[in-house]
Amino acid sequence: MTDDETRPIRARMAPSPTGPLHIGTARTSLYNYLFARHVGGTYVLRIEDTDLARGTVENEQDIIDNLHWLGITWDEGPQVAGGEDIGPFGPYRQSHRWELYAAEAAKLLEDGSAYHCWCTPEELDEVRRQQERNHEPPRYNGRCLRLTNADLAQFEAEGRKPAIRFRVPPEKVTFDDLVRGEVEFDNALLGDFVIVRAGGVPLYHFVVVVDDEKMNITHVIRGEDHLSNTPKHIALIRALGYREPRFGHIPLILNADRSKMSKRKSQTAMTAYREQGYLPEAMVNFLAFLGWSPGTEEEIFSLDELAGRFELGQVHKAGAVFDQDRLDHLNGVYIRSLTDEQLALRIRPFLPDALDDSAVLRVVPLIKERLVRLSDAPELVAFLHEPDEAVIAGYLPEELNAKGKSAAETAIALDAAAQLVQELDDADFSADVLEARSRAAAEQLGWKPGDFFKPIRVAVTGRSVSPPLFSSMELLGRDRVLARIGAAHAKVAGGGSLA
RNA sequence: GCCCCCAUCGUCUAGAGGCCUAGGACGCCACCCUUUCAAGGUGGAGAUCACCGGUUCGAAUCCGGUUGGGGGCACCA
Repeated sequence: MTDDETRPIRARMAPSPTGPLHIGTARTSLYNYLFARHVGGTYVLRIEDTDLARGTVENEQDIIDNLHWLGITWDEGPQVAGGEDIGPFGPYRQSHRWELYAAEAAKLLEDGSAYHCWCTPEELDEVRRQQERNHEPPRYNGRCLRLTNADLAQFEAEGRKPAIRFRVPPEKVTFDDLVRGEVEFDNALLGDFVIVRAGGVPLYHFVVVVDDEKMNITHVIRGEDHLSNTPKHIALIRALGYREPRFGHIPLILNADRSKMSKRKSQTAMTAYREQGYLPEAMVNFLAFLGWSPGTEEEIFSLDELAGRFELGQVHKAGAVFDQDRLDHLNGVYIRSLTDEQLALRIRPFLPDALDDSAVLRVVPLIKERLVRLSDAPELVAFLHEPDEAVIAGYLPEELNAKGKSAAETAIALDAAAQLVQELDDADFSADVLEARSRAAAEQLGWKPGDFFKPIRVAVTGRSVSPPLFSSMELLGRDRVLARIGAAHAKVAGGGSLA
């Protein structure tokens, strides 16, 4: 009945495909993964798809893809949605294990640990409402425990199908939680709960217990929201004569208002973060520190380093707010740690085809330290591939003016800029030369360099905030720079021509 | 309502009786660097360690209570 400590360690993650991979599920999966890898145990993926109404294969695909994206791998389980299972304890999808659950439920029925319940959802609702009115705890009233043969005959005549309800032994249950220590519950306060629906579909509390036993799971690490479900599971484990695994309940990830992180108040789908250009390394690092720390002041860790350091004993008990500012910061750190070649590869999918691979590689150094997310890249490089007309149409004439400068003065500056560009042949058209000439021109004009660069920046990139100006000009090429400066001049001078 | 869990700067956290006049990071504010924005550098504000009692020569650290927050009580997972 109790866990024999000599069993080889096996941990698992058990996502439900009722939605795409949730941040919280990802973090729980990560902790399980880190735990299993740290102790050299086996890591299992089991798909909890008993909710036929809400589960989809698309979600299963999303979960598997995003787990892989994070770099999390498992030793047993489906590697691809709908694909072959790997491992000796399969199938690893609950929807493929129904005979097993039926057999286990039959055992419970046989020895009286469970019984048929003929109550309809409407009847149960009514009872619950009644209990609420009387300020009683909302739990099953045990009606079907005391059925007469006549009742039974009538239900059958009505064509009702029974659910199977587990008879919870009214006893105190204690367990030693891996993160919280000794926890005690009184199961006398629990109502008997349904383990198999009318119609034969088994429910979560039951299948999770059956599968953890049959898959030889020794360590159940899950969110704190399951803490008060654990005594139910232990009661089931005992009734079925199973071995009791160790339980560890990790703190919840919270919305800004400290409630359990939800779709309603936060972005919870991992895919969304991925699409916004968060790096999996940053996400993993960030998630790991939501409820755990190595006990030092170090904070940048790869997945492998995390696995080397991770201890369940260092996991916190209190929930942690998901702080996107911190994620953003970490993402920037990871982006900047990439080589230009690596970053070019990662950014490629975020950029339009109009930019070829070599152009991407050339802009990367200009935007690297300006990126928070990869999806920031298109805006930063837009000046490169946007048609000149679009760039020119993108700003108002007065945006060209440096602070305190009039349109007339701006026209003069633009004029000087056009001239200096014209004087350069293609071979000389480099950032260094451009900068030297521009500074000289500014001095000649008696302008501060920054003031002189402002109209050029807007003219050339269409924006007052851009990557470094002269490198941008070099990338753009002499002709396009000239065209854009000319157009800007026309705009500010109301159609007047360049000198 | 009942049961359970939790409680260090706004946020993530260090801290496992004296090293703490509580450290780091994010964010915020200044300044420096600087062609914009970033990045980087330096500095700053920010926590009577929820509160109240106890134990102790000594408590953020141990104990009790209070308050506050969260989670769970489905024929969802």
